[in-house]
Amino acid sequence: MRIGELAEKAGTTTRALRYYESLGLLPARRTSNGYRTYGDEDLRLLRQIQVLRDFGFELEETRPFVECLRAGHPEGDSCPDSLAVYRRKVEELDALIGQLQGVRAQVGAQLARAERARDALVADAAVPGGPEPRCELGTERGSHGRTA
Amino acid sequence: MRIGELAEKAGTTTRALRYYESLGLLPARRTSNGYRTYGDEDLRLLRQIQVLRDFGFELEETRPFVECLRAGHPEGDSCPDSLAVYRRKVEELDALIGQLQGVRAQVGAQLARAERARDALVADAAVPGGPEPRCELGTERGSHGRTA
DNA sequence: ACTGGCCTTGACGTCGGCGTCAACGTCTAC
DNA sequence: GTAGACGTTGACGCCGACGTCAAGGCCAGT
Repeated sequence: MRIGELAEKAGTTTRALRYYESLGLLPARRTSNGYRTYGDEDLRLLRQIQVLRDFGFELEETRPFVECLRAGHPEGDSCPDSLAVYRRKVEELDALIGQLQGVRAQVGAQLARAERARDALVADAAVPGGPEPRCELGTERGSHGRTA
Repeated sequence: MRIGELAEKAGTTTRALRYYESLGLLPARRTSNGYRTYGDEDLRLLRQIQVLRDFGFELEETRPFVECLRAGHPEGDSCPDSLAVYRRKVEELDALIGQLQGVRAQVGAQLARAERARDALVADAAVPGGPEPRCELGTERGSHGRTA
């Protein structure tokens, strides 16, 4: 299988595959004319990379998994290094989620506050004498009732 | 106030301030010798930028807030454009948090599965005859007890 | 006069993960 | 033999928010 075919099977581009090879992540054998050649095994490695990248792993973080597979283990996460990456990632995710939830709460609060302030101003504008005038200190005569 | 002083007061760098100016986000007046000059008002604008950036806003997203302040409004979020950014950001955050929680669950599940698989293998290794050997089919004589 | 500390503009470097040429080689089909 | 579809390496571009020089101007203190 050549690079174009592998890329198509995996739903990626030849550029990505060449990039992975430049990182030593997915090395390829070569035919006599210099073309890269891949086997089904390489497709497995590539899929492992893609799954983790879809999770948001950096390419370097997928390396232990790929090397684990290349070492002949049944799964990419059958090795201690892979498990360590999993654990680190879970911690990172928990920290990040917590942080984002904090930000979310703060932004939500700011939004609510700003909207209340705006509504107060709008209400003021609707009642030209100010918001809910309590008592009339002006001239005795004139409108004694509130506006509607 | 010159650029170094403003940077120090706000806990940032002159480089960042010049960058903001290049974006038109925080323009500065100039003295006769070409030095940038800032007032307390600029410090307010800068603090507004920093608060939002700490929230993870991109610089461009802080622009409505800064322009709102420069327009004389009491708060950076006293303008409709700012509120729109808030709302968009809340949506983004909710979506992102949800996505990360999904990833977190999947990675956590993979980790748990991989650890179970590993423990099973370790258990197998500890019991050379296989995991919990049901019946001895080997030679009749010899060690009849388990290892320790 | 000279040192040292501030300021100026300009321009390149960083990080990750590729996209997008350019210029060229290889193989198949007609 | 020639077009067209593949392949190759090399190199620059992109995104955002600056960091980090480099080369020089301005100003205060001694």
